[in-house]
Amino acid sequence: MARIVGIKDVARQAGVSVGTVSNVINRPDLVSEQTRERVQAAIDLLGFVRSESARQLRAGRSRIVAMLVLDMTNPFFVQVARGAEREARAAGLGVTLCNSAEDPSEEAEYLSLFAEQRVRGVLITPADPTGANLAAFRRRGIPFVLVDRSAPVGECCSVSVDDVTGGRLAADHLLDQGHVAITYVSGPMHLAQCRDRRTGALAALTARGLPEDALTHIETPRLDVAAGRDAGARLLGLSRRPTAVFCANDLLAFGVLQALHAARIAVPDAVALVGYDDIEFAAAAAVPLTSVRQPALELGRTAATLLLDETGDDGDMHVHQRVVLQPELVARESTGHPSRP
Amino acid sequence: MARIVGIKDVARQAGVSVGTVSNVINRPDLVSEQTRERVQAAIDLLGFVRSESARQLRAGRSRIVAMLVLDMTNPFFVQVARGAEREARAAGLGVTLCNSAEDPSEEAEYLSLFAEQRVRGVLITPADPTGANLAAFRRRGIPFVLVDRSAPVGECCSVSVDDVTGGRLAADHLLDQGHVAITYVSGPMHLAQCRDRRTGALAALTARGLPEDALTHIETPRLDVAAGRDAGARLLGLSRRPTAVFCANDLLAFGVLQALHAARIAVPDAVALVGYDDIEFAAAAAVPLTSVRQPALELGRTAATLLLDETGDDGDMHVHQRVVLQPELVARESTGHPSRP
DNA sequence: GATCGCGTATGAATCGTTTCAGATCGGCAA
DNA sequence: TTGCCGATCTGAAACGATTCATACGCGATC
Repeated sequence: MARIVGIKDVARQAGVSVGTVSNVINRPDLVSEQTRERVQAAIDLLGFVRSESARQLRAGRSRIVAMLVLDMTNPFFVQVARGAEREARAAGLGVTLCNSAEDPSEEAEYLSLFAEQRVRGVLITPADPTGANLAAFRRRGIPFVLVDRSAPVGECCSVSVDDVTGGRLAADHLLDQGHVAITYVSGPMHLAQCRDRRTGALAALTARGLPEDALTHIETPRLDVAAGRDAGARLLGLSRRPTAVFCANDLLAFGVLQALHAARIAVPDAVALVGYDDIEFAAAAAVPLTSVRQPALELGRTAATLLLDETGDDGDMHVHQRVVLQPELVARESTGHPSRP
Repeated sequence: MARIVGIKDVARQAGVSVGTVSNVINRPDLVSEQTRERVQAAIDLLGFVRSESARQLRAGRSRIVAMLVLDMTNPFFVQVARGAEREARAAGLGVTLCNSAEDPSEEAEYLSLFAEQRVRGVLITPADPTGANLAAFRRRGIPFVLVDRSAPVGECCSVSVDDVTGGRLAADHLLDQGHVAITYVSGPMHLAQCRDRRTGALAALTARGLPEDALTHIETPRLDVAAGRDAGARLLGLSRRPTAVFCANDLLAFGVLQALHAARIAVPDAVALVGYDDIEFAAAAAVPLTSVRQPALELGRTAATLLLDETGDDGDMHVHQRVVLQPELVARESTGHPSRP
């Protein structure tokens, strides 16, 4: 007996041709009601499930968009992915979420996987500092949208949040509390996010006539909690311990917070702390964390919309766009503010 | 000009047959070195990328396993997924992570999607209380493994953590602190996790001669932070406010913690709190959270291993297994213990 | 009565691989 | 010389759906 039932089996069972079965499935209005019912009965009886790979082969492209993020364990990216998924699924497309883990070679591997799958498009937060991965991918002819990163106009679409402004918001907030020096704990500086946030912080300092070296800098190899703990330890070892710390994301801030806590250093009394992303857990942190909120859902939603426009039926009309969203500071106890959950 | 290059174009360019090109790609040892180089050159020149859907069509099944979890925004499940992915990728398979969001109809939709994709297998934490979704899926003949849920022996593989023990650990810990009554904040009771953890807690109480009604119960519709906040508000409205609270997961506990904090109720002095899962953020919570740790990575890893065994070349030798891992209590400040990050 | 149009149904061609039975060829043994 | 072998390569037949030109009835129209 035939292990898996195909459209042919259904056709035989219903006493019609394969073309008719296909029509019942895809354009039921072309088929008489009587036939439609008979075919449907055969489908149910045999438990027929159409083969997606056969459809794709015929169609030449798949109905999924791929999303490649820097860190799947960071709730911020999960939120971005949710926004994108919601939008894509509304348009009848699926989304697969993949994790480059900030590793350019993982990124390259995933990108060639996407090419083999003939995905409809890619949403990507690039991990490769050289841009070589994306340059190679561009030749594949698959549209992609840069997420949380801005692109040179005309090359491709991008949606980002204004990281310079975000950095400035964070620093301004700390300076408003009377601090005159800030330590910036960043992830790898080849990530544009980390660079831009520093630029913004620096601008805030110099705008108030403070010297550039009022901003000290600790760079970590990764943007996660463990790296934050290490950075916290390094902070404690500095000859002049900072009174204000700005972290490039909330995960780092959590790590720093844990290190400070372990050393019995009070936050915010001895050290004020600002994070970035305002993930859901920021409000529940050991000391509720002041953070720069990014509109994560909207980031994902917008990215998906741009991709859909480019890959849609009237995609030839598409013009690459560069969308920049604005961040917002949420003050909480880690900088001496009354808590706001 | 041909938009996308196929194996035929490569064959023409290299002056060989399509079969040879295929051999160069899949069984290079069957091809002379000279030919291999010529074909490789043609591949590089034309930028050929093989079509995954065509391969799949021919092979009859795909090389990906699907994972369907209750809540993608819960770091616990992300961790489980990472464990599974690591294992699957080592075996040359891809993993797609999908989110049923505890919604049975979403679950059903994803399952039929998986059937259409002819995925190699499915790792699932079921959301459907009736089991109808899985029963229907079983007919598709695609192997699946239950994750974080145990199955009747022989029906399918399952990997779970002993939730009864987990519930007992949590309750025992609270009772050890001198509490004589506990409130259990659970998600939907149709989830086995929530039921079993309650059973364990109850067992701990009765083992000490406490009456069954020493365990009060608040049920929430979802296992997330927002539901936890609501539960916290309900806690505060109780005529006799509990002194010990056990939450079915850390997200709920965070929500409860926020509600208590907003009402200026001290944890652990006025209320002791235990969570479940021990996600990374538990240690960084407003008050570092005592929690029942589940071996999340191993859960995912083991589930993937079982699936690989069932779908592997010698899959006919496969015997369904029921693996049960053991949880572990991690005491922190939310129950009056010195912090352990 | 021939023609046209419309609603339906047909089935062959097609998508891009993989696979496999067979062709080719040089060399080696009988 | 003939037959056989192994190494290498070929080309056609799947895989399972979609699509499209075509055919078939059948009533309406001229």
